[in-house]
Amino acid sequence: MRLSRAFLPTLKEIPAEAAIASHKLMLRAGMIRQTSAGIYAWLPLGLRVLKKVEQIVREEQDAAGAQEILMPTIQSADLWKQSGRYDDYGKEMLRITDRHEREMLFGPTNEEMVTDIFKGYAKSYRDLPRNLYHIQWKFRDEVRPRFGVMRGREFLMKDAYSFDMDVEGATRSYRAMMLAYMRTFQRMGLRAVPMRADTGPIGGNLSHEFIILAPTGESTVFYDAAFEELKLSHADYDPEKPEDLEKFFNQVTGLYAATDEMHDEAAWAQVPGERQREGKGIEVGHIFFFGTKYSEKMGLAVAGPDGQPVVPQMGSYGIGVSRLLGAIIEASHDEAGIIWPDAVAPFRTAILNLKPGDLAADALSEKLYAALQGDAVYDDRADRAGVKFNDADLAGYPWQAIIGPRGAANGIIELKRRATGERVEVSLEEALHRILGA
RNA sequence: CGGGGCGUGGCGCAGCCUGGUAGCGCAUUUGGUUUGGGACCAAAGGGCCGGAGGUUCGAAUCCUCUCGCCCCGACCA
Repeated sequence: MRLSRAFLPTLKEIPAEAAIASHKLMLRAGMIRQTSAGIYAWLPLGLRVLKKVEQIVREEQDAAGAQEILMPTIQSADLWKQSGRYDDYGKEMLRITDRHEREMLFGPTNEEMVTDIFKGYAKSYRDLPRNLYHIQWKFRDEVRPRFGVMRGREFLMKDAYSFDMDVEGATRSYRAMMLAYMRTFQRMGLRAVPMRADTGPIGGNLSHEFIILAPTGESTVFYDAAFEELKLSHADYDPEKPEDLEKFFNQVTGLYAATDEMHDEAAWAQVPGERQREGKGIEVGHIFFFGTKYSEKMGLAVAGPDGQPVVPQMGSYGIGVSRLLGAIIEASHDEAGIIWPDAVAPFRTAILNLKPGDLAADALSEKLYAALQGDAVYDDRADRAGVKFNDADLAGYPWQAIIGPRGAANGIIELKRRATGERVEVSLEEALHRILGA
């Protein structure tokens, strides 16, 4: 993308409405624009990151055997009356009346709907197990939205729902999701710690929340340093193998991790001192096993091998996709701006042509831009160098290829790594090698 | 939902107390000089002062109501 033609409005001044780093930076970098309290429009740069995060989530869900569907944002109140949650959910739920005076709502979650859909087709134990997920906008009418996309009212969420014949099967589904979650966050360059959690209004008796370690997080967490070394390659753990899942689950849940309100000093003392870590965290995911709570209420049952009806065991698994952007920035930024992990960066490289119009600088910039095949922003604006440096630092592209008349005359590109500030002077070939090889 | 605060050009703010032709910085446009870390000079454009009532000769300013947004707390992917 050429910045001379891009819709990428960066702000020099900090918008008064933002209180935390990620919110300020997303506004300043031109990623989002607030349209109402807790509701945001996504601008080109923000949308690119959102889609990258979404895609990583999708790939790991698919790899775990879940199947993607897409359910609507608007639901009928009838479904929620069946489960009893229409009254329970309270004012958090945005209720809508259509022209025929029918009660509708903007979905805050989809347990009822997915159970109802599944019920229409699953008739036999052969139709289980299944895991269905979708990535869709949700709306929860928070009393007090804040922190930008970290706690918006409208937010993009991945929610998966598993259906199993028995508790044993449901346990495997639960563990497969936990593994997928750890891989998902790992791929985004994040350090995630699963913690046993309250089940809240969704209900059930087994639940973990996933906390991203970030210095500016809301809650204090205590965890075993072993989480920092966890390697979760597909080679080590195959989600298709129950024994692998069990090994993984035991390993992860065997390690100490707790938020401050669940902190247990006695258990904490068992963790060797050199492995004790204390930090701040942001919740980005939550998984629940809740048994037959919804399958029963929604009348879902399939025929077992003996012909007798069986009510499936269910779980649900959420990831706050849009919230993750805020969490990533909270975990990875500095005074100058965002520092995107490579996997989710809107563009891998920013090409800073310090003097558009200079023949050598133009030629070298164009050559590099073409070679990077779209995964680069090309700052060809007629601005001063400082503006380009600051904008590139702010938007947080992992690499900056700085091209000025001096170096360009000799075919030299100054390559800067955003995360470390390290700069090297290299040839075009070497620059490509470093950028694409990383 | 309780408590507090703020709405004035795209952004950040002053003006309000003590009513009298709406201002500053940034951004934008034009011209010139600049050109490796958010340049300088000159000129220009851009405002139903959140909205509705009221008081007054006169309201951004005072009064009433209303809408929006932010912050602290309780709740949450």
